[in-house]
Amino acid sequence: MSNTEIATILRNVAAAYAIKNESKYRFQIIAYQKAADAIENSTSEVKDLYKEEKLESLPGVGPSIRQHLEELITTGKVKHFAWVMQDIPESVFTLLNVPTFGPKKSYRLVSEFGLKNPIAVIADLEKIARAGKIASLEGFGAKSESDILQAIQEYKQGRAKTKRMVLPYAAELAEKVLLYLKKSKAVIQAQPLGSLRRMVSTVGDIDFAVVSNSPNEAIKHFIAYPYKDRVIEQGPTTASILISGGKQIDLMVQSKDSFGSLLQHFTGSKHHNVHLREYALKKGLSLSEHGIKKRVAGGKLRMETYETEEKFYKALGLQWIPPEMREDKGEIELASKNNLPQLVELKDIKGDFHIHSNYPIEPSHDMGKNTMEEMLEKAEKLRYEYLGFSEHNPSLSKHTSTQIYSILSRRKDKIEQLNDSNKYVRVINLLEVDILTSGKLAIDEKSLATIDAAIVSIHSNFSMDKKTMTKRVLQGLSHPKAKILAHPTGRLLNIRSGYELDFEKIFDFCIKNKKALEINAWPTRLDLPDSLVFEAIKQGVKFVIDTDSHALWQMEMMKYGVAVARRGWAKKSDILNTLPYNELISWLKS
DNA sequence: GCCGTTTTCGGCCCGACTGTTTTCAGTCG
Repeated sequence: MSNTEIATILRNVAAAYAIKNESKYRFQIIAYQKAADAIENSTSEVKDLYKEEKLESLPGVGPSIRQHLEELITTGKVKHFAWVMQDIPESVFTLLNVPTFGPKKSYRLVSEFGLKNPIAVIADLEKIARAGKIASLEGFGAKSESDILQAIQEYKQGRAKTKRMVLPYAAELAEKVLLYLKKSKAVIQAQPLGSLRRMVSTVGDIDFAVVSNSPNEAIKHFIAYPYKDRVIEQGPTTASILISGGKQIDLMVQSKDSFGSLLQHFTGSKHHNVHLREYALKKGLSLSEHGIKKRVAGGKLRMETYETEEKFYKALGLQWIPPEMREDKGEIELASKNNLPQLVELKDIKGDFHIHSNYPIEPSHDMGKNTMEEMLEKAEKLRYEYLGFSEHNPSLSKHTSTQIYSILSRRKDKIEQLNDSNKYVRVINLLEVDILTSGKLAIDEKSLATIDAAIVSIHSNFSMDKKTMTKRVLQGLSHPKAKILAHPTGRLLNIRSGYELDFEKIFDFCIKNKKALEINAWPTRLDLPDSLVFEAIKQGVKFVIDTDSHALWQMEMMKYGVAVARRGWAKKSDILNTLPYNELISWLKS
């Protein structure tokens, strides 16, 4: 049973409690939702945590939910869950997947019309709505009926399951909307927030904060966005539209003097904000997007507004927290002690190791589009000190080992020539070498001797079990020339989830043997994922951030790799390609 | 049902918008 499936079960339990008696079970509902969130975001499989007796290390899992999870894993069902859900047809939980359907509405409609078939429930409800039978229900009306049809329509088009956008794509889309927003005189300032500002690897909705003295005008301009499909909602200070492709864009307007509070509120994350508000409550303060409410003499509440986020956090006795850290992982406590880490920045990066040129290496996988010279010129523009070429090793099926050696020797000469003629950027002779199914590297010792170091990676036979795959990777990484493990999970966002690895073992091995893991900035990779970077950094694993560029423009993607590192709380000292050339090369050749 | 830098008991974030109401329930973020 996957973490996602388990999280869904817990959310359904929460929904069942809400249907049974929302006020009575108010805190159970919150508890189950919290546990579901924690499981969904966990870097470890629940079944592994169970084996290691570490279920209660998940935030939000206590003695009670832990026991239920154990029962779920060992028997496949839970008596307590069955009790909570006993009078609720399964079809109710199906309906929860439809936008705008919560527990109450789903249960009401299922009961009212006897929709007991979980497979057909959505189609059945659609027929009923079309027949005009919903409008006459107490508490419903003609508008609710057409809204239900609309929601079902969008559900069928995949809005509920709409794939989240990869970060660089979302950033590009946000840029277009931003340009449009700024065309209005009513928009004094506009900024994308939410998961985009936190640089999460995938972005669902795009959120904007706007400063305006005439919110009405600003909202009117926003909902007139030419590429919108429809307006989802529109009020005096907020509005949401759906654009073609099913993406949602939310907008919130405040006056200038409250913009700091708005930025803070709308950047999230939800968990960070909830924790921050609980923290504030203990100081007698109440937070919102409008500002901070303080209790003053006479027991009255007074609202203080904040123009900047810095001032907002300061009013709570906190350091300003970088958006990438706002995930409720302990950042609030550190900020209260003035002890936040100094995160690595793009300007700290002194070079890129994972570069595929079009050098004729007859590679095992895809080749780059530009010459080594062109890529070096780009590196100079990026003010890099060094650049590592790391084409894929020559294809094994098409060459003998002697041929491979000869290709790599020629390449070595070429790189030496480049180093002689190039004034600004040092060239490092790397190679991306496949770790074969056996754990052996794809090229032999003689060929390996032609390069400074190898970036090793998995490009075949992904479906090995966790133990075997871990053994394979560790064997490949244990070769003295192998210094970096590239795109360690092999995931491709929205395409495949990657292979299974025992990262405890990998981290441990890297620390003991001075190996580095890669943060690969390729838009659909962003691999190692930030949550695992966070664990690795805590333990002292070193990283390199690479773009894996196959063309010049891709060398600009470094900022997304840096974002992953920052989300993992990496400091400059955790990232090896922030080192000056001499220190770097001595590590590579060590 | 979870949790602790004023608590192992007594708390638990805050507000916007919509539709159906005539003061609020449901959903969302």
